[in-house]
Amino acid sequence: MRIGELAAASGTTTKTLRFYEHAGLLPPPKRTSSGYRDYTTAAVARLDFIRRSRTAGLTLAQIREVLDIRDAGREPCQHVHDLLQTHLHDLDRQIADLQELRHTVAHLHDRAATPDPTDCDATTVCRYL
Amino acid sequence: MRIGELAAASGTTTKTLRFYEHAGLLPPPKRTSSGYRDYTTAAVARLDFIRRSRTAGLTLAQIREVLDIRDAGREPCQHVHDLLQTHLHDLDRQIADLQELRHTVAHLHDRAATPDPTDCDATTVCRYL
DNA sequence: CTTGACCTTCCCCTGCACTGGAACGTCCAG
DNA sequence: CTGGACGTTCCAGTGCAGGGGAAGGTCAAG
Repeated sequence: MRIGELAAASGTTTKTLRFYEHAGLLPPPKRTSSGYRDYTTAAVARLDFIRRSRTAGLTLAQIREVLDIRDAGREPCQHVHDLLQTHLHDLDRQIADLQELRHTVAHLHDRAATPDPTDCDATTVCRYL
Repeated sequence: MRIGELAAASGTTTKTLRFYEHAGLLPPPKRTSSGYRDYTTAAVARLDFIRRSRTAGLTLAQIREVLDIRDAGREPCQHVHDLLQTHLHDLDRQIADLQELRHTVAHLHDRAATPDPTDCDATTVCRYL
């Protein structure tokens, strides 16, 4: 299977596939006599895993950790569990930060609901921020 | 006032000040005979506005818009109000997206609570993702 | 035999907001 | 007069996940 076929089968691009190979997420495939990459169907499953992981918001570095464990012949399940737990905490913190920011911005927005430009002096630029 | 003093007075760095000047956020100040930047106290107020705007999560491009309006001699208050409204909607969308992602990840995490590695085959890498 | 689709490697570019460092000039205290 | 703290310009890199495009090789169809 050539790189274009794999890209179509996995819903990505040839650029991304070469990038993943360079980033250590995809093992370098065999080459045809003319130098073309020649993938097995295992690559489709691997790319599906990568896609699922990306959907879950994992970074390529985190995904590579999991793949490295699997490629070393071990079961990555426990590591995946830990990773998801950390990720969950990260998400909670991000959400809390954004909600706090939203609160601040909503307050500023209310204050600026009936702006009185004469109240804003040029040195302060705008008092509603 | 030299660049180091302004940096100290505004709680930032000389690197950032030169970067802001280059980015069009700070007007190029006068220079001393030896070529040193020589700021007035107005720069402190302007940097305070930039700091407040950054705290509200605005990008430098958005802040520059506001500054450009003020520098053109107009009152930026209405534009600030519109900007805050757009920003509020962006934040709502970001929060909603993150909450949806959190749901997905929480579900995956629960599924992986009692991982059974024998259930994971190598081609799938890990079924808990 | 040639056209066009596909493949190869290579390096640079994107957005965001800076940060690091090199190579050099200036200023003040001791 | 020398050392150190400050200033100057300019170039490059950071993290993230690729994308753009050049210059060339390969392959099947017409």
